[in-house]
Amino acid sequence: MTPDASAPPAPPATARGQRTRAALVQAAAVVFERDGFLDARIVDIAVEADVSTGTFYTYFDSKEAIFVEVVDELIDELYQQSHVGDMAGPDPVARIAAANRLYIESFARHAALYAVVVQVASFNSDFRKRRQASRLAFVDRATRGLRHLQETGQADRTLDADLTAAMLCGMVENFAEVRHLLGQQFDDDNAVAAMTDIWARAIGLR
Amino acid sequence: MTPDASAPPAPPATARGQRTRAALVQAAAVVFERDGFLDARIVDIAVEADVSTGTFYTYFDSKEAIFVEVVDELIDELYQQSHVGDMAGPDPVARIAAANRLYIESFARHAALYAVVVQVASFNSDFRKRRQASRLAFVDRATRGLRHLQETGQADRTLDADLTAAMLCGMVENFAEVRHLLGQQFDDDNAVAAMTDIWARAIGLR
Amino acid sequence: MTPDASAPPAPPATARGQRTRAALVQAAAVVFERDGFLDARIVDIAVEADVSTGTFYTYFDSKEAIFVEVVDELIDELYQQSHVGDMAGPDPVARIAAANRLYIESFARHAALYAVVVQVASFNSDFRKRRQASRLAFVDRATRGLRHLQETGQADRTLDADLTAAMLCGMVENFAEVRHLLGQQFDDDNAVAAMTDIWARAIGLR
Amino acid sequence: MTPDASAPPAPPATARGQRTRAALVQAAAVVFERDGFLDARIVDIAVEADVSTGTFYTYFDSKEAIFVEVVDELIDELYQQSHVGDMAGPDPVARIAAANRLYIESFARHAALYAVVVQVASFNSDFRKRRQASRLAFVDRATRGLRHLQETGQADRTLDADLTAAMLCGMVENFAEVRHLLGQQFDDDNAVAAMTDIWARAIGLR
DNA sequence: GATGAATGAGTATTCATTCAT
DNA sequence: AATGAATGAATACTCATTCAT
Repeated sequence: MTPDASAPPAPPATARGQRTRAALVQAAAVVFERDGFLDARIVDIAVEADVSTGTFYTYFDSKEAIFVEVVDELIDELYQQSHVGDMAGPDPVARIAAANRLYIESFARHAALYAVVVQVASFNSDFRKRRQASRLAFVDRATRGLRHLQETGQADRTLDADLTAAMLCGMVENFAEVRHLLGQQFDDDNAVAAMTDIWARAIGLR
Repeated sequence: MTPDASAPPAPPATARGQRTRAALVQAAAVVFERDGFLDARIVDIAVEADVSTGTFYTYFDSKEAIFVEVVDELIDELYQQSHVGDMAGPDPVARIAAANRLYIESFARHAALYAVVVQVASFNSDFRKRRQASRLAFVDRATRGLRHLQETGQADRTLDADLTAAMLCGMVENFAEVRHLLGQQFDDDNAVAAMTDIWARAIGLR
Repeated sequence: MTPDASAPPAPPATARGQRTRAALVQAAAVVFERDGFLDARIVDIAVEADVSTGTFYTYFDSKEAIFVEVVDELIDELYQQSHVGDMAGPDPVARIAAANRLYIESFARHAALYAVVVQVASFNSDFRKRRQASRLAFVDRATRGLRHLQETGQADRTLDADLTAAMLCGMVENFAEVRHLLGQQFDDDNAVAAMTDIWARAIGLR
Repeated sequence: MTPDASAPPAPPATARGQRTRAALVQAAAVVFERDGFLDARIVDIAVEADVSTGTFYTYFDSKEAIFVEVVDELIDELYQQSHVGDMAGPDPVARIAAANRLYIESFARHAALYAVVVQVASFNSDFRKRRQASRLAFVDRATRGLRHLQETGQADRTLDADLTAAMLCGMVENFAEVRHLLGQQFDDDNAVAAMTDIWARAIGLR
């Protein structure tokens, strides 16, 4: 009946508690984005949320614990924002181009925070797994798209859809990282055109 | 006339000093690979090199300073080891496949240390630049290869060689990182085949 | 809007904090007096105040920062204690003698700590300025006294009051330092008589 | 027959050794004057003398040991340079003025190094004694001068020559220190005039 | 005598976390 | 729930001194 000594803090029971917790997550995003994970201090997050440091531990066990929530929100947004809907029309090349553009634009918006995810993944295996899981969601979506084109005879049926999607997604992901995390200058329109062209040729479109 | 107050330590004047310095660099590689950058302590490096901590500072100003040397050796090896020589024959597809295989094999051998480079690049802009410079060397080599194929009529002359090479290199690099840093399981033979196929189609080989 | 990154710690918000801070200043005076500035360690001050070393940094940025407070208290006391009030009567010579005696007695009481001020002033220009400012307060007081005697026709009106006061104060200060910091033996009664005699003759009393 | 384990190094037997030793003392003066005692490092002195650090210990046991020599040279120079010779003529006031002027000018020339003496005296009792001994030499000279004036009926015979000389010398010394170590601005001509006037009045000249 | 590499003791400082109020 | 004061472990770096060559 006694709870685990190391159990995470219970979710807030009151509306006031919920507000404080949300303020902390929001503040953490600001601080992590500004300072990175290593330089972010608990007290900075507390100050940004306008609460005392003690209050932080009412809701989170550690810096990692609050970072999980920040990252989950980020990953979710990235995934949602890069979804190609019906607006893009039926043309496969146009849809691929739109997907690439959306991904890169979304990545650009969240680059500062994504850099922190990369940082934490570099020394914390939990976040490495989390990052990998997030990647797979993109690859799965691309795989489904590719299979659909294969089934409808638009893409080369001899291709290994899993591997091909993984490779092409990796190309796009790598571009986004080099562009926005390493800071290499590119003309984004040309870049999207080039990666889309490669993608289309690779899957034998038409 | 007075040298910089913060000038790096002078290179060793004696053979004994040169041996000690080399032992430190060697030891640092072992410790960084084992513990990562953040968890590596100066004293660990000194112990591994069988010298006192004070001796470390006879040759290096900081952990970053010795890491530079470790990284430069690593980057150089990666570049050299992934060079496709004459042994690969004249067939472009075979040469591309060989290049990809060599790169991935070399990456695999140095993955643990390369992970540390990624880690440090995530919070240190000097190493970010260094990492980016190393990437560009690969892309340049690929660009030269592609231009050659274009000039000899084997590859599509309408392609932007710079952008295309950047994208395809990014694909390979991303694969290597996902495979060896994030730990996703792949069958390497199939993977090399898939990325080579994409590469060949993308540049319109034949 | 963000405060200085290197802003000094905020003053304590609670009574408990105020008690702790005051205990640290008190402990610092003891330790500085006992060990001098250079040999005083933060941990000694913390132990003397019965708190952990971390707590020291809750209230002060450095050994210098807490020394400022110790010195300011000391300087204030020295100045207050050497003030000649109405008790000394109206006779100028008696008043000068009283002032000199009070100064030297007060200096004697605080000699150990004053020695530390001299020490710190010898390598820290901030404290050098602070020491000099404290001196000027004494000289100013003496200058006002001398001017008053000049205006009432008791002292030679042709004297440069500023310079003369500076010189005579310097004589007294030097005596106190030689006596209590360098340790030369003097009969204090004779010494006070001698310096008072010089002072009186110098300003042409009567 | 075996020498004391802690005996100071023997004086150099060869001319080469004498040159090296002298170069070290000369270099030490430069470094102490530039950096102060605390910030002066043995290696700095060795570099300035153009020898290796090991060589330093061929001639001196410690930083203090070499500082002794630097200080002794300094004190000697100060004393010699402030000697009033026959050039000053027979007039007592003129001779006192000349002595004060010479002292202050000499002090000004050596102020930077003298500041280091004060610094070291603040934490090392050996140098405190040395400093005090140097002071006494000046006071003795002044005492002899005063006694001579008393014996020739030029100065008040009722004065305690020792005490009076100590006080007046202290006044001059204090002025020099405030002027050149604490950095207070003075017009030196007026200052010398003022202190000479005080001196003359104090001993009842004429 | 000279060299310069090697030594290693010694301490300020940070900050995640706890806990009394 | 909130506060904010208190804790204390953990580590980089300096430099006087030694000593093998």
